[in-house]
Amino acid sequence: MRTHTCGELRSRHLGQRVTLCGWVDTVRDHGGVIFIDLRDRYGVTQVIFDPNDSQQAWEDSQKTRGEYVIQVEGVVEARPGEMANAKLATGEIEVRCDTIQILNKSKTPPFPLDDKEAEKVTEDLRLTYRYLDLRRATMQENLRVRHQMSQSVRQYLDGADFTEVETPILTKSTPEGARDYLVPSRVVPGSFYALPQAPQQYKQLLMMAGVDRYFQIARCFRDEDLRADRQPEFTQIDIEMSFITPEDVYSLIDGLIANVMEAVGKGPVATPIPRLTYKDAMNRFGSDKPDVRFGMELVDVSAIFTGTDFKVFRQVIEQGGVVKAVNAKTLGGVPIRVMDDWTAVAKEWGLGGLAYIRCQDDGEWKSPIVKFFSDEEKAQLQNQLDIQPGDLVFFAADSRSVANKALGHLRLLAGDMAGVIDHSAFAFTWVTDFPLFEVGPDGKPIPVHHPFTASHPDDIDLLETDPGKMRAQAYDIVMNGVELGGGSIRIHDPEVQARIFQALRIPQAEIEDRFGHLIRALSFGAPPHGGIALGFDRFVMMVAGEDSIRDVIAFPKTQKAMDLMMNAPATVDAKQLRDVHINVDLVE
RNA sequence: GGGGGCGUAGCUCAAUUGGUUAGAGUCCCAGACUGUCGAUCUGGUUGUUGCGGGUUCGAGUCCCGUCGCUCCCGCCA
Repeated sequence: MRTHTCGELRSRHLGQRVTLCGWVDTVRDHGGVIFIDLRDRYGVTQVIFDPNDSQQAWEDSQKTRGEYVIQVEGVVEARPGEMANAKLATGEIEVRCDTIQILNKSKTPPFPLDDKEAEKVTEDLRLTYRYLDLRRATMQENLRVRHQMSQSVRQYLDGADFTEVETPILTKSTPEGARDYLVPSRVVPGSFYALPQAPQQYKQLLMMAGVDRYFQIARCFRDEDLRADRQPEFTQIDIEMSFITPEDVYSLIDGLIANVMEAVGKGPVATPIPRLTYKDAMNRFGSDKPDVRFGMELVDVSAIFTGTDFKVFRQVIEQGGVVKAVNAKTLGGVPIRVMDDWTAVAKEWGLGGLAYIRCQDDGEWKSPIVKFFSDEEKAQLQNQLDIQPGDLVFFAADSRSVANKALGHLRLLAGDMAGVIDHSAFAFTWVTDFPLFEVGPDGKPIPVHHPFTASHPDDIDLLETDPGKMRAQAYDIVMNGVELGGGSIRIHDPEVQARIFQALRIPQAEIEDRFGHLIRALSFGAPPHGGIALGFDRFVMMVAGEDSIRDVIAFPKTQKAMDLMMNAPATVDAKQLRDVHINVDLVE
């Protein structure tokens, strides 16, 4: 139907007779000559109708409206001198048309499809008419970026000798972890499949099957509440390898990321990607997903204040807590109102309050607390935090974990306000040596990652004595302060796996029921193995510069997990329910 | 489950302490115009103020409930 797309004509096509198809983007009717911007996913080309060329085509062109689908035929011409449009890739030419066919009319769209206007439109309207929203250039571009990234992942992993294997979507519920999406069985009344939260057990079983290097761009399902970076169905780059150490994972993923970023024109990425231990990440950045695009690191100033006259600090230290501080460079002039907001944030994260010093341009410290500091303490603070005129220093005095967490959040606010975050930068970091367990209030260990994670080889005998101290062979990859993915070396010894389940206080019968197949598989010569999964939607989101993964998913769900376009979920026929042996009884 | 924000014309928004007939831009419709590219000019149409109830002489505005969208906490092994 067409000889060219709307994005490809240039001066080298001058004089050629061409046929274009596309959507009417805008019409500019001058009474005589009519200009139409014709759009397809490749670009926009100006086509022109003149009554002197064809009375009929000119008249028909007047009938077009926005989003009409047309086919036009004409000759590529140079635009006269100053009429060239530098904003368009095709701006040096136009197509003088003598033929037009209206292939389809369009109702007036419910919202403007112009990129700048559409971004202000309420999102539910965009989602209801998603097929219109996707016509926009930025959405088209996002779909392209996503495609390029998945292609690049496949090409890279294929080159590294990986086999792509599909795993079941209808599988078994695993009560740990997130809530499952359930699918009733027709042939086994009263039984349910679960949609996979991740292909975790399948990929380990593939290692036991001798696949050696597996990957999948896998859809995963978790029935939990949504966020800007969380959907109930999402996509992971899922990877598993045999006979490896964490180093093998790091170097593989370093290469994968560098390759993908290069493929979308966001490279180069310096490799190896730097590493932080979990402990350092928490102590220096107050987060297990540190944003390393800027400094403002947390500094432990407890030593300065041991035995201080300032009661608040002294008591915390005496009780085994810490005093930590952040120098938010250049923010000394922030209004009190901001500090009130930040104090509220600090309280949300568990601090009693937020102490701070605003160092004025003349060097004077304005602060409700410095009057309690000795000259010696002030001098040491100045020295350790490098306090200069115009700086803002804020403090957290609490247990190490609360202080870290709270300052970690405040650090991000400060970095944002100071404008020191380079939003065009992509900063990756590995976080390594995660703890294996958190210890619950009842002393019960809870896996930080999942119960198949191998401990550090030196730590296994702490399992029965001090599980909270055990280090895992687990790692996360972090991008601009967002957790991009994580993984671990898995347990391949069935006896160790059984010991872990026991430590988790899972009853024997339950272990057999839920994990019997896995322990059995381990007992038939399971190779040492491990892997990682990367959140593909988040990765694309950040590369595309979007704030929500909904903008890089073709048909996303709302916060209530609804598809506004298809109107899903929905009720079904009574017969369908009978087939799957479901009796709906809505409770209050 | 909890906290915040939003909901007025197709779209984006305005509407004073609760006060007359709810406005603007844009879109849309009609007309004019032969070089525009956010075309321009003239004229015109468009309202269950999300929905339901209440207070009041009078509610877009206040109160209660409810629905939807969104951000966050919880949750997400």
